[in-house]
Parts: sequence; C-alpha cells; structure tokens
Amino acid sequence: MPTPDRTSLAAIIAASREIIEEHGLAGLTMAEVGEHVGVRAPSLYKRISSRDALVALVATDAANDLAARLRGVLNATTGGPVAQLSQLAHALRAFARSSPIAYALIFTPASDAMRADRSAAKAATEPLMLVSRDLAGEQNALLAARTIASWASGFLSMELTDNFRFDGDVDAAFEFGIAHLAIALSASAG
Amino acid sequence: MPTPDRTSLAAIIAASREIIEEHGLAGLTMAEVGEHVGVRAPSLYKRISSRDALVALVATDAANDLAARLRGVLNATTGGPVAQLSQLAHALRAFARSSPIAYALIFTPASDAMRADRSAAKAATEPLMLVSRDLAGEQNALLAARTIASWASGFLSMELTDNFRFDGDVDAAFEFGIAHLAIALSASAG
DNA sequence: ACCTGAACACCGTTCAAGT
DNA sequence: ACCTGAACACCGTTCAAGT
Repeated sequence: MPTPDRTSLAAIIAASREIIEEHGLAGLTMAEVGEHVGVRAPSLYKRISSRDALVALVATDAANDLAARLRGVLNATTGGPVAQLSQLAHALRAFARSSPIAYALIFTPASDAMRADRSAAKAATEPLMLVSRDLAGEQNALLAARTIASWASGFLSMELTDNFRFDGDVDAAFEFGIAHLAIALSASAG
Repeated sequence: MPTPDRTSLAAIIAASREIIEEHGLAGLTMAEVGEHVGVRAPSLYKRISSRDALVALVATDAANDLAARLRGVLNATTGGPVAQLSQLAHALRAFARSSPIAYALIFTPASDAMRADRSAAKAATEPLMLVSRDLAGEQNALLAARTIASWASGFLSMELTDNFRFDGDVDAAFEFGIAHLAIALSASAG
C-alpha cells in the first residue's frame, strides 16, 4: 500500500547541514537527522545508503553552493584580475566563516567515503582557475591556481581551527597573502 | 597489592600512531590500542582520560617529532633563506607523506578536544618563523610566516586528501609555489 | 596500584511487520 | 512503497571485584 512521503532527500541534506554547523560533525547522528525531518532513524535508509554517504551528499551540496557564490562574485566584479582574485578570496573566506564544518568537509574530508562529488569539488575551484589564467597567463594557469588554492585553503583551515594562536592581526595576514600572491603570480606571466 | 606495570603511556601513544596510519583515525578503537599494548580496553583509562585526550596526545607527539625534524633541517642547511625555505618545505612534505593522518591531526584537528598541545604546535612552526624573518625582514616576519605556512599546509592537505584531481604535475606545482612565494616575500623586505 | 569481566549508554544498520 | 519498533553489532566508558 503506497504512502505519501513524509520527507525527502533534499530535506535530509538541508537538516544535516544545519546540524553539523550547530553541533559539529560528531553531532550528526541518524536519530538527530530523523528528528529534524519528522521520521525515525531507520527510515532515512530509504533515501541514503549510509551515514558516510549522507556526509558526502552534504559536502557535495555545500560545494555546489560555494561554486554558485564564487561564479556570482566573478561575474559581478569589474576590475582587473588582481581585484577579482581579492574578491574571490574574500567570498571564499565569508563562506568558510558562515559554514565552517561544511567548508572543512569540502577541502579536508576525513575519508574517501565522505568526499564531495568530483564535479562539484571541481566547480568550486573553477572561478579561481579562470582568474589564475588572467593573472599568470595560459602557460602557468594551473600552477598559479594550485598555489592560490593551497594558500587560501590552508589559511582558512588554520583560521577556522584556530591554528593562528600567536598574536597578530589575522585580517591583515589575509590581505598580505592576497597582495603578495598577486604580485608573484603576475610576475610569472612575463 | 601493587602489580608491575604491563604497559606505559609512551607505548600507548606509539601504538596509536601506528594504528592511525594503518587503519585511519576511525580505526583507533580502545580495544585495538589495548591489543597492541597487551592490556584490555578498560585498563587504558589508568593512563588516559578519554579517547579524545589520547588523540590529542598523539597529535602532540607527532608535532614534537615534526618540530625536531625541521630544527634538524634548519641547522643542516648552509645556503641563504630561499634555499632554507625550500628544504624546510620539502621536509614538511616528507613528514606529511610518511605520517598523513598525524599530519592532519596537527594542522586540521577535528575538534578542540583532539588538538595538539599549544607549545608543541608552536614549536613545529618555529623554524619557519626563523626563515621568514631572514627572508622578509623583521617587520614582515609574522605575515610572511603565515603566508608560507598557509600555503604549505593547504598544499599538503590537498595533496593528501587527493584534492588535486585535475591532471598535471603535483611535484612541479610544489616547486612553483616555493619559488614564487620566495620571490614575493623577499620583495616585501625592500 | 594496576588489571579484568560485566555492564551501560549510545550509535549505525537491518529487518519483519504494519499501513 | 514508505514507516516503525525491535534487535544486533560495535564502541567508549564505568565499576566492583580480583591480584
């Protein structure tokens, strides 16, 4: 006998994203998710195959959000590649701060089973690739993009995990990094 | 009635480091640790207060190892600051590859309770601070060190978690990053 | 003073039985 | 065809009882 659905995959993913930001990844239990979407834990397995798979879906969802935001920023900017790089970096930082757990899931997944979908992860770094090409030239585009992505990913994960424990101005360090990377990578074009 | 000790904190930490690199952090169960050191799981609580605390001790132990290695490299190098930076970066990469899980515990801890001791984490980045001072000058030392540390940490965590999925030479990207950071940060001295 | 088996709470997952 | 309670395996942790 068919029954009307009481929840959906989208609702499960949305609830999971709220839960991880509020209670951490360890707080994402099947019972907690079930409570958020109005269903008992075992029913979740009609829509996901395992908790790890759910985490991967959450990471993919977050990566798609991030990709859309960065594309929007890239389209909205009018300045040269240095200005665009700065705006992309700030948009990435804003995302990392508003969704720190989801950000960590995208860039430092704890295991293969929890990793975001390949194409979503790629889409999230695509805008950076485009700016890197403008900044460093066709030849060095990939190398430059990896350098910027590495710096940004490292800076933000150190900021989020509070690894900048020595005193000093973290905002200033972010600006310093952008400015000096822009200089170095522009230079590599010539 | 006193009994001779059958294990030690050092043995528990050493066994834990082996286990995480072989079976991942999730494979670090109290029963598994107990089996490695010849004791039942409940006995471990005579020496550690919780699993999270054990993970923190493991992270601290790894950070101390890393600090010692980097100090050794710094003392052994004879070239200028650019050469020293390159050697430190390669030593860090070697450590990350030989102990990927421990490396991740140091730089991207999953929670506060599992974080390495403050002074050990600081010691692990100290050699980098010294080279940054030589490279970028007293004034920019902290900013330069954070830029380099961010890049290195991000590059290695992306390499370890296989986030460089698009094709290309990862070794070349590492050299490119070192070279261009060295250029940019030397320039900031003048 | 350390070690153990038994027990408890919690969590992911399966499954037979309901509608 | 989805939902549920009951059940199972696994894991961190506590504790009374051993030596």
